[in-house]
Amino acid sequence: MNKTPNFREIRYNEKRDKILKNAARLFAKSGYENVSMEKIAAKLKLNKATLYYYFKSKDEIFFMIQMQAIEQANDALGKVLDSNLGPKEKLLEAIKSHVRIVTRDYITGTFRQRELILPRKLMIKVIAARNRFEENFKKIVLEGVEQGIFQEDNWKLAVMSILGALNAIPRWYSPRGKLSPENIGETISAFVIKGISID
Amino acid sequence: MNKTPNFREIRYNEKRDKILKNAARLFAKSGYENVSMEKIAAKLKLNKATLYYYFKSKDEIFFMIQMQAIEQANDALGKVLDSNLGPKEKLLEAIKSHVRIVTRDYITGTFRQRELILPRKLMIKVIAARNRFEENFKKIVLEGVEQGIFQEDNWKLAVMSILGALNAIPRWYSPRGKLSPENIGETISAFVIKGISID
Amino acid sequence: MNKTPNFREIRYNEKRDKILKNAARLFAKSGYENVSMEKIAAKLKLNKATLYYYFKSKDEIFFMIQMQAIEQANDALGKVLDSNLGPKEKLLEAIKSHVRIVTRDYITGTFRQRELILPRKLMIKVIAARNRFEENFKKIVLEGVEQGIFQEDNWKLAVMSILGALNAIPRWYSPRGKLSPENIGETISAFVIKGISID
Amino acid sequence: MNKTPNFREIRYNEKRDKILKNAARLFAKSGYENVSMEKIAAKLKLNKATLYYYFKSKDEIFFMIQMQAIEQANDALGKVLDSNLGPKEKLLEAIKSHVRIVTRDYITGTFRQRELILPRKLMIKVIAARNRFEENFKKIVLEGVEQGIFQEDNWKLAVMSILGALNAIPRWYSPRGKLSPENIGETISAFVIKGISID
DNA sequence: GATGAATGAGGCTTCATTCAT
DNA sequence: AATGAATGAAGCCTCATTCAT
Repeated sequence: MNKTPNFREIRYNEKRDKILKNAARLFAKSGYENVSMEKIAAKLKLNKATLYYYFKSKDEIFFMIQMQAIEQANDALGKVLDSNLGPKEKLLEAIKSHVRIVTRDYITGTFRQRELILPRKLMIKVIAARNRFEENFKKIVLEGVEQGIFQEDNWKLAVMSILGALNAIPRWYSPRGKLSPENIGETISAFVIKGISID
Repeated sequence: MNKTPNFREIRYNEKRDKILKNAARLFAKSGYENVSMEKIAAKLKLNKATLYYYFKSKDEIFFMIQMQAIEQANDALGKVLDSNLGPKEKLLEAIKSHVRIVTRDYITGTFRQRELILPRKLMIKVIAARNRFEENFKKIVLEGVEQGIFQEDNWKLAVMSILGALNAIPRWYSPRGKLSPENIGETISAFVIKGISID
Repeated sequence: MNKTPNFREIRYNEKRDKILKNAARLFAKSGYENVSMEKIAAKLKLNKATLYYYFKSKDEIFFMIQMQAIEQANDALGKVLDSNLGPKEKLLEAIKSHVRIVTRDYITGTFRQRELILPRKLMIKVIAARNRFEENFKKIVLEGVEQGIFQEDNWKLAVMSILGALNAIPRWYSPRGKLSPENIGETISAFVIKGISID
Repeated sequence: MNKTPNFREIRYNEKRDKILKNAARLFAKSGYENVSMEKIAAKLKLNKATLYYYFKSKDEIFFMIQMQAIEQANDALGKVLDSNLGPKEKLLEAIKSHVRIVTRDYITGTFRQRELILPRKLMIKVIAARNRFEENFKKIVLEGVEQGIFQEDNWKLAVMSILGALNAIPRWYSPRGKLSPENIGETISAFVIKGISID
């Protein structure tokens, strides 16, 4: 019934998001293990203990960050998948939208295999979400394969390579560089599509 | 006559290598911060303190691993670069040899940006070595560009993407999978070369 | 209204002082290097880690102890210096007050050259404070020299010897001995003043 | 019978002495606990383990250093005590010879209460030797007291103060300073004798 | 809602010492 | 006579987490 969240809840959720975003930035810069709860709290001018009012544990914070990022990627991918575009256009859009996500500072560095650290239960969820993402990405390429547009041989390996290239972007990308995320996405798409197309 | 000192030195170096290889495997599996000196020692059935007879610190162990891996890659790349092959063949060989290195279990996981952890002095060396590697890789592609074989536009971005794809291999590669490092290298080469060639 | 935060601060400072006093006693008895954080914590029935809530490091604890002791001595000396007494009376008072400080159990053993251990930055501060103390002590004697009451020759060496004798007191002093700090101070003063006076 | 030590023994003893002297210098500079066996060995270009060929333990090294220093002081004092000099001259000589010992670099820092560290058995010996020294020193002053030359009141406290002053010399003495050990001894003697004499 | 205080666990490192050679 | 290799013990410190207020 009570669908409109009350003031308290809104405030609470806003604060949670704020914590997540800041923690994400720190994790991205220094790595999960090198960011203490103390540091996160300091960045937010909060007391360390306060973080535990909003999150059960450091793990949970990390988990949330991972999930948010993957889900954003998934959502974007879902829209592309549901569109009427042809395989090449879909792939272009998928790559562009993923580059956009991956170059956001508070997400940078998230798409690595760091979920290892998490307690099994959470880890499974992260992996599941990431697999969903990869499956969707594969679907796009598969459509192209089935329509005789993309090469059939080892197309899965192609997908893994594409994702590898995209997830590596944060390692060299700089928001102050010459290339915008838009440019990057388009350029990589061009290479990729040429690389896997028939002809 | 004087065989003993030599013998000693050999033994010493063998042990050092053994420690490095084992530590590398552990780091690859769990991440630097999640592998304690205790664990490394346990794996080698050594006392924790013994590790400090062979290495000054945990940092130094990590540094050595990084450097060894990068230098191996550099050596392999150097040979390709010096060969008489044409650009496409060189790129093929470069990719194949890098895949070979990157799929070795005790190197797995090394080509990430984990050097952040290191004390500045060591970090600089690692970064320098990695830059040397990337420069050499770029040279190969540049030759192709200059000979009108590879596309000129954004060829550096292409190189970064190739390296991203290659360094991501350890994340999904399994020695028990269908694809051998050889296969993987050849397949990726094919995509890549098609993707960046003119025509 | 706002009494609580003040209360908290008081509590905090009291605890800090309590830790310092206890640590000082231990250091005095066994020497800095032979007192572990564990031992300090045990004496206070605290967890080792709690010490780090109040102090950044063992160094800092030692530094604080040193500084407190020297500053107390400096304060006492300052009052003497500012008084209207003649040189002999000033010297008497200076010695008496320093003996009083030096015979306190929780200060015992502090006026040695143990600041060597400290990180340079802290060491400099301790040395500066101690120099200030010595300079003030010298001023007292110098006044006497200038008024033709104390001998001029090597008066600085005389001061170093006096301080040497005073700072050595903790090595043989026992609160259960026949001599009170008061007695000791007066007696040493008598010797000293006779020793350095003209006539 | 075999009183002339053979070559082996001579060599052995020379090396022992060399180790002691070097260790003493290091201890004097940095304090017992801050000098590792490693460091001592390094200074002598020996292997750490070799030290254990010459000494049972680090404790023993320290013990020997302490004993040597105290015994040297005792020997010098003994000669003064046995001489035909009057009390004032004896005290002068005693002080001068002690200053000479105390300003030797490899002894510096030895006459502090650092014997605390030693195992009880060794500690007792050091304390006994030092007590012997102090007793002899007291005898000199006592002679003066009995002959009506030095003040009777609290003469023991006077002795402790003198020793305090003398043992503190290493804390401020520099071989490159203006005052030679000879000067220092004479000057302090003058103050002291004036201070404790009757008249 | 928020936080000061406290703690158990664990990590890196140093060190005196031993022992086989 | 000397040393390379190894180790147990201990030390300093950090951290995620808890809990009373």
